[in-house]
Amino acid sequence: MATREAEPWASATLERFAKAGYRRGGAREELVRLMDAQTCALSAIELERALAKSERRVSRASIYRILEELSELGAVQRVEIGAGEARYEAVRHGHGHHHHLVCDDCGQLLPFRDEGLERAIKRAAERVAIEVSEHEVVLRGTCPACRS
Amino acid sequence: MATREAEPWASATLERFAKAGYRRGGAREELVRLMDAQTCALSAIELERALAKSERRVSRASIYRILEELSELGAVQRVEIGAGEARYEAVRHGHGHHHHLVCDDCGQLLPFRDEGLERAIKRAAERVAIEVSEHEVVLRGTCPACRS
DNA sequence: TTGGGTGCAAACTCTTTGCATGCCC
DNA sequence: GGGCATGCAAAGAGTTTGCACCCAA
Repeated sequence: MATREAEPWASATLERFAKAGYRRGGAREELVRLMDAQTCALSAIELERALAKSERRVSRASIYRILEELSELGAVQRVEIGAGEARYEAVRHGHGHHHHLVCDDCGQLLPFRDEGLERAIKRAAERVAIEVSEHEVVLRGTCPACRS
Repeated sequence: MATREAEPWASATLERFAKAGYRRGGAREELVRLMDAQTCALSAIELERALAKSERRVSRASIYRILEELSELGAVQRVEIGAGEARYEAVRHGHGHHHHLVCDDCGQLLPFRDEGLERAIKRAAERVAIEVSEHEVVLRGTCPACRS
C-alpha cells in the first residue's frame, strides 16, 4: 500500500472529516485510501471487490454511506456513466482533473484531459442560467481494440 | 397532438424502422411521437406517465424495449443524469443539439447550447484514443430558484 | 458510558426477461 | 396463418434503510 505521504488527497480528506466532527472509522479510512490510489472512476461494486482483496473488508452499505458523505463534502464526484451504475472518483484540483471516454462496445472507461475544452466549459458556465459548481464531459465511441 | 408534418424526427425515425425491417406497432409509434414533442430528456417512467395520459397507453416493458431499439438505430441518446435513472431524448442533427444543466438541489434539468463548446469538443474528440460518435456535457450547480 | 460507525439483511427502485396474447403483413 | 410487437408479471441488479453490535472519544 502507498504510504501516507504519497496520499495527499486521502490525508486531506480524512482531515476534513475530522474537522467536520466525524469520528474516525476503519471502513472510511480504507475506502478513502483506496479511492486515492485510483486514476479513474470506479463503481460502488468495483470498490467493494477491491476492498475485499485488501486488508480491511468493507460492507456494501458502508461503501454507499461513505460515498454519500464524501459527495456532500465535495471530496468525490459521482460520474454517471454506463448501464445504471454510478461511478465515483476523487475530486482533485488542477493536476488530477479529467473527463471520460467510454467504449460503447466493451464499456471500457478511460480518462482524458484537454485544456481547450476546459476553457470552453468555463466560458459556457458563465453564460448559463445556473451557478455551475461541477462539470462532466463524456465522449462515447469505439475503442481501438473493438474497432478491429 | 402535433400533426405529422410538424414531426420531422418522428416520421424520419418511423421510416428508419420500416427500412430496417421492423413491423409497424402502435406502442412504438406513440412513443416516437411523444419523444418528438419534447424539448429535453425524459426518463422511462416519465415517458410512461405521459403516455398514460395520451390516447394510447404503453407498457413499461415496451417503453424500455423500444428505447433500446431507438438507441441502436442512433435515433435517441441515453443521457445519464440524476439518481440512478436514465433519461432519453431524440437525436436531432444541428438545430436540436444541446447539452444539460442540472440543479443539484431540486433536480431540475435544462437544455443549453454553446457553439464554442461544440467546437472544443470536436477538437478534443480528434485527439483522443477512441473514435468518438457521441458526446455529452453536464453542468451541475444551483438554479436561481434554489439559490435564493 | 455514550453515540456515531459499521455490518447484515431486507426493502425499494429501476430495468430486463419469459411467456402468452394479439396484430401486422 | 405466421411471426413480430406488446402486455403482464416475475426476476435481476444497484442502491437505500432499519436495526443491532462495536468501537472511538
